[in-house]
Amino acid sequence: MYTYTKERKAYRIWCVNLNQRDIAKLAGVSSATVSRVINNDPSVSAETNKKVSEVIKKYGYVQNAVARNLRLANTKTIGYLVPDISNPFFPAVLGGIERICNSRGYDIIFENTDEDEEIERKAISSLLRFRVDGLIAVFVRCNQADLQRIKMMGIPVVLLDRKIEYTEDYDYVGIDNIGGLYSIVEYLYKLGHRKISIIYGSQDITPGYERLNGYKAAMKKFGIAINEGYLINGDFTEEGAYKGVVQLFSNDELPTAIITCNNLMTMGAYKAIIDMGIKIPDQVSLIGFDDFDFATHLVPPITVVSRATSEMGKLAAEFIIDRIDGNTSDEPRRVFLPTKLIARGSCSLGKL
Amino acid sequence: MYTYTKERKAYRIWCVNLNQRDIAKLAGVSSATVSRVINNDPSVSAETNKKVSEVIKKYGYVQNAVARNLRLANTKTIGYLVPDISNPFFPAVLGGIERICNSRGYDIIFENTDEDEEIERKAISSLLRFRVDGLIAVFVRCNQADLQRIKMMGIPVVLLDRKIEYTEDYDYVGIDNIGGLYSIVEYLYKLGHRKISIIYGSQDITPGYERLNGYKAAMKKFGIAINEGYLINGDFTEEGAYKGVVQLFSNDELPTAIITCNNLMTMGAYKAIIDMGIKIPDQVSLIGFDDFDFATHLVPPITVVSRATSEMGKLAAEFIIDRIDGNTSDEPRRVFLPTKLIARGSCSLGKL
DNA sequence: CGTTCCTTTGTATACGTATACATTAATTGA
DNA sequence: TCAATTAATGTATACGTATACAAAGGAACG
Repeated sequence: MYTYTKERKAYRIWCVNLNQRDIAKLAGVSSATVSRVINNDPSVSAETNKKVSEVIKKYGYVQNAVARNLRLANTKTIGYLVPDISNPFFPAVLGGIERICNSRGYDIIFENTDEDEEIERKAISSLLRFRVDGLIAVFVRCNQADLQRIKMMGIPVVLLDRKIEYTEDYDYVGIDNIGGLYSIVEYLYKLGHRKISIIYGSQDITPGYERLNGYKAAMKKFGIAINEGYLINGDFTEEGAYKGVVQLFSNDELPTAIITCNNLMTMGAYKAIIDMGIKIPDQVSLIGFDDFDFATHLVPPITVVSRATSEMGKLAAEFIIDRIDGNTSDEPRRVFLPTKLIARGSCSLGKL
Repeated sequence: MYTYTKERKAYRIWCVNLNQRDIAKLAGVSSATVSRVINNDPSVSAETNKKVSEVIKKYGYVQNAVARNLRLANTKTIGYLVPDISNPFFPAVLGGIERICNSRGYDIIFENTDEDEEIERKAISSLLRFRVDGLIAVFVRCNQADLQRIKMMGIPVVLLDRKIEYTEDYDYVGIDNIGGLYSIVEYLYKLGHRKISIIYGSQDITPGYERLNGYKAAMKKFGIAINEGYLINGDFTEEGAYKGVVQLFSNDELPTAIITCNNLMTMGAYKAIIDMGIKIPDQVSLIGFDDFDFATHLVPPITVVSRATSEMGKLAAEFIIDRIDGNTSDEPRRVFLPTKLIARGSCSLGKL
């Protein structure tokens, strides 16, 4: 594999790629001058600049970012680590991240962990080896060892959506889950609902935990006793919610309203309700956390609490780039974006 | 910015990161030995291996992939270039790509072009500078200059979904659009429909072009004259399809069936039909290209032609990695996955 | 005309890695 | 017993870049 050539020594040839030395030779200048031209160094004379630029263009020279990154000790990349690409929330956030990164000259290295701790560790290792300049992460369960290592390497982290231990030490972009659930319960309460069920998600992650707790707190605030039978674990999945709703309706005491804690579960609950032949909103009201594309097209359109996903991505990207540039005080920046209740047609007056 | 220290010279310090030389010193061996341990070179003795491994672990050494990539002239990355991350098709494909890449040790650099040629050119440049080992691309309009440059650099390309000029020179993963439309028209024909309208997408890209042409070819095959008034440009968007359907129904001669050419347009058409108070499938039949989550739970459930999105990603990733490894003949591999008609409830017998 | 300063370009080098080649110690074989 | 072979490790170097420092030439100024 190690082959010497007369002019250039190569392990595996980068095909026909020219480097700055080649361009220098072709243009009759030194490689330093070529580098200066490429980096718009003002000390280069107009004449030289033109000469070199023409050679670069003529021969289609493409800068080698690998070497550049090694020399500069940065990579102009940020890592985006998500637990589940099939959840539309994450591509939506990616859209926002991408927009900011693109305008600031950063590229994105994408990692999906499939909610698996082992894969997550590998993904983090990979990102560290790559020397990403920053990391936007939705951790499954990032252990302290990994976190410590990231910190030691001086790589800034912005936590997204899910909180983890010591979240307060890091920049964070999330939403006001408690407030979101409060607005849902308030909305249902004012419509007259008292028998309010919630299909909640995994309690291991903060969105799951906070939303259920937000529900409980709001119920308490409005003086409604919590019926344990109305609390159903839907595991943040469509199937989980489907089964949960079927189970819910096998009980004697039926709820008049159902809250679902993410868009996948809203779909699952909707399907279950329709499949059981129950009418929304006449027989039961449905309200979901997270808006989704088809919510407006279902019959009836589904009332939801929405959050600004793309905005979350933009903020996270801005936070991380500010941190990379050192444009921030040491104090972690923590943002909790407000949610917004969008009333459509899936909630009706509850019987008092 | 250029600061010399006694032991190490650094431009900008990689924080506290140790390198192989540091580990070598700590373990009392040479840096070559450290490198050998890291790369599992069998020539290292068990004793040395253990000694070095312990130091690596103790000090949390993280390999620098930037330097490694420079030395090895590869990066173990592939670029994924898409025109519109907000279209659920692309994250769905990404899921498949990610799975294969993950198992084969490749990371993904993601680029979104927003259907903009200028952004696309920049994204391609960025990927080339990064020396991605391969590229999976859905080009907006990749010009020959860029394509030529990619080829010159020896970077293999797998085209996805959209074809471009000289597609036949590249590996390609797509679907059988012509066959998909044929099966739709055949299905409607056998139900007795003759007045068949199509809401088609952008003719600048092959999925738009081929689907419309597939419709025309199938219509001809079944001996149905094409009514120009039934051909509506819906621009592959929900709004476009909505307006298109409204326009369609402002004509005198109404169709008995409508074909939509992607899932967004299916939703738009559905909504328009519902909003106009027209009954599906009694007054008009609706059949869409591309399945989508809620197709089964609309009223009525929508009949569609589906394609295996995740499978497309897996195939593309396998193709590109095979190409990188040189495990393929020079002959381009071109796959057209079949589509599958899923009959639900949105098409009824047409009046003959 | 000599000194100083500025502009422009060149020379040399380090970033961290992997490995060819050199070297040493250990083992084998006749 | 000593040369030949093998095993294990060390030394030196190139990958392509950016830039500190050196150098050279010219302009400005007294």
